[in-house]
Amino acid sequence: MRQKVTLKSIARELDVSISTVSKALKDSPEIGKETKEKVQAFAKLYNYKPNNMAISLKNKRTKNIGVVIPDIIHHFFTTVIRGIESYANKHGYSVIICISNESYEKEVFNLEMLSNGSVDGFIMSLSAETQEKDDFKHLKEIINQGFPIVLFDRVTDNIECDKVVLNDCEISYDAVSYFIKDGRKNIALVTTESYFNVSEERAKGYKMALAENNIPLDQNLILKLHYKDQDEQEITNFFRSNKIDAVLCVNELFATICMGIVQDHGFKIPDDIAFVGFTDGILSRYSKPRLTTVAQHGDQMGETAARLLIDRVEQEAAVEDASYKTEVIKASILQRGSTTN
Amino acid sequence: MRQKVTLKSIARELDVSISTVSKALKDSPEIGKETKEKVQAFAKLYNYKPNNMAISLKNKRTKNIGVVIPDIIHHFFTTVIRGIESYANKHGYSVIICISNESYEKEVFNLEMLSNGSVDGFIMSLSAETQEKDDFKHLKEIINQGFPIVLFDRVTDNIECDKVVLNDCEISYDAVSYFIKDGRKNIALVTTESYFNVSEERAKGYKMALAENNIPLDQNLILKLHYKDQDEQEITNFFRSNKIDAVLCVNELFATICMGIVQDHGFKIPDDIAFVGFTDGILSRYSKPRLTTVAQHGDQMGETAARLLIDRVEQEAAVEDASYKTEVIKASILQRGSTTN
DNA sequence: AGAAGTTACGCAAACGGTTTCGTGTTGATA
DNA sequence: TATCAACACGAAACCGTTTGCGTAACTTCT
Repeated sequence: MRQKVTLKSIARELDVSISTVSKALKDSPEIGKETKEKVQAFAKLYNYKPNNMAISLKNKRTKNIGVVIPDIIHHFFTTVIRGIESYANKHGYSVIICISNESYEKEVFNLEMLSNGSVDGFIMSLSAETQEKDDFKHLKEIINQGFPIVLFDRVTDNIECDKVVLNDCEISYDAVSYFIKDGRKNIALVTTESYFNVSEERAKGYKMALAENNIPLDQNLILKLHYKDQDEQEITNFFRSNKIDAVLCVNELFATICMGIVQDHGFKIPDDIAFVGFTDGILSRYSKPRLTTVAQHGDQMGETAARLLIDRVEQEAAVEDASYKTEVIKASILQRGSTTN
Repeated sequence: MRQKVTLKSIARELDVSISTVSKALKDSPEIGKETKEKVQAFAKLYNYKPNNMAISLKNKRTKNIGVVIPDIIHHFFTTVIRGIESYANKHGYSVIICISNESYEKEVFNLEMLSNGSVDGFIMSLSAETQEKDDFKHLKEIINQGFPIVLFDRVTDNIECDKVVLNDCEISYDAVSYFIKDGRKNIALVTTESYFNVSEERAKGYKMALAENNIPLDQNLILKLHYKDQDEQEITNFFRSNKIDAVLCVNELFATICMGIVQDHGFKIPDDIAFVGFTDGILSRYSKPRLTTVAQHGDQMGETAARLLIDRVEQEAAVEDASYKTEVIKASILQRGSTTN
């Protein structure tokens, strides 16, 4: 690493004190016009940039925010990251992204790693394993250490902090109601294990819509797939042994897979079976037919999460205001070819 | 932020000096057994973690590596990130990811932001705009400041540094040769603007295979699409006005779109037209039919890039060894339904 | 018992900044 | 001419760690 230019080196060259240089660069009124110009010109010439670590150390603020997400494969999370980055950068913060890979261990490791002074706070979405184990001591530990946390999407009631969620229940209700208005009666739900809070919310909306329309809930019409390894045979059996004319899927991947399978069995979409998925990702946009899907507005969710976190960080215990907020992002349904419009 | 436990606070509580605490925690032989145990127990009890910023400042090494990539939507980049993260974490490094969003400005901004002492080096893939402008002063600037850089995938000959690339030319040659062996003669190439080095390499392989089999190159069979906004009408016209029985696409998105369009026009895949794409992402895996594609082994590419960078960082100018390496990752073709196997 | 060697620890500088406070120099005011 | 702001700048403490070196107390040897 080449010799970096520091306040000290500038001071030496210009034969002034370090504090003078520091103040001159900040345009402090304490410093005379000539000196200021001299210093600023020199700094510019040699491309001086203050050392972040030194500033962080001094201020006890890193201007970094840590983002820990389960995966980066799902389009939804990538859009959230964009939103976070956008808001954070605009406000002078950098984003450090860590991927828990749906693993509890890795999530703990990531938190440990970042909580040594690398970040001012965290934005997180829980890993599958964490939700399954229902174990949040690592989060509590971090909060205890005084770090603000914002949870988004995959959240839990067991942790008190700011949260950003989708109106999952409501939008599922809307989707299913829409199926019903379209004259469909045998509406299936393809979801994940129930420890995912979002899946549970979506299931709730599904059930509400059925109940409200006096359609009895048929457990046979609910298919639970593993979040990582989907068993195609199981899916095939599901559609073979049930009479189904509409399907709500909790993500676009499940929807895409199911659409492929039912089409292979000669069903027409949306005439025989209609599909609605979640996440407006590339799968939805380029599947055959295009998938009607719930846009989760990840960008907006990310921006909201970043705003909540940065607000929390900046008020720096001004008011140890324990009134945590939960902001709800309103999803919208994008009509495409997999439903009759 | 709650009062953090520091060396100083431990020293105060235990009535020893700061240096004693520091040494005790490092198991230094300078410190007596009892004192060591006392300090270590206390530190453990209060969950002491050394402040990263202070260490970075002291050591002039951050143990962070900066990753600047054009996008996070493309599956390929997400796998590379995984590879980088995996290798880096294993070697005690954290990864800071920034997204240039294919923008030159943002790329410059990201480099600026991270080069203030936040990272020890960079792993990058060039943004589309940067490649289009063919302007690399920001990279040169960073290198001048003494930062090691590793470029991957989207690289340039104008910058001297370590690089990791795919054998794009070769694998394209293989793919096209395969088409030819399969009896196909009218082989199209669907690619991007030519300022993408990877597209150029792939085009080169395409042309080589044709030449070697005495198939005249027909410029009409080469379709250039914009990397962000694809004009479906243009694609439709392309396939309508040319007799085509095989298509090599430089990414999976183009392939998926094209497959959708030709199928809408009644062509059977792979019987009438065969497709090979690049990137083994979800689109390839769940398109109809499944797309035969070039697996770029992003994980491996990421690991390689991380290894090159960390090696470079750790030898810390030991030898100002200017012999930059370019490592080539061998792609492989995954046979799926879009080609006759 | 005095010299020499160990042992166990503390002091202080350094990393690169920020910021408070003190001070020498000016010019204006009484 | 003595007094006093205003101005322009420097000294030094501090953020949390690391580390070379100094040294008091205790052992050991002769």
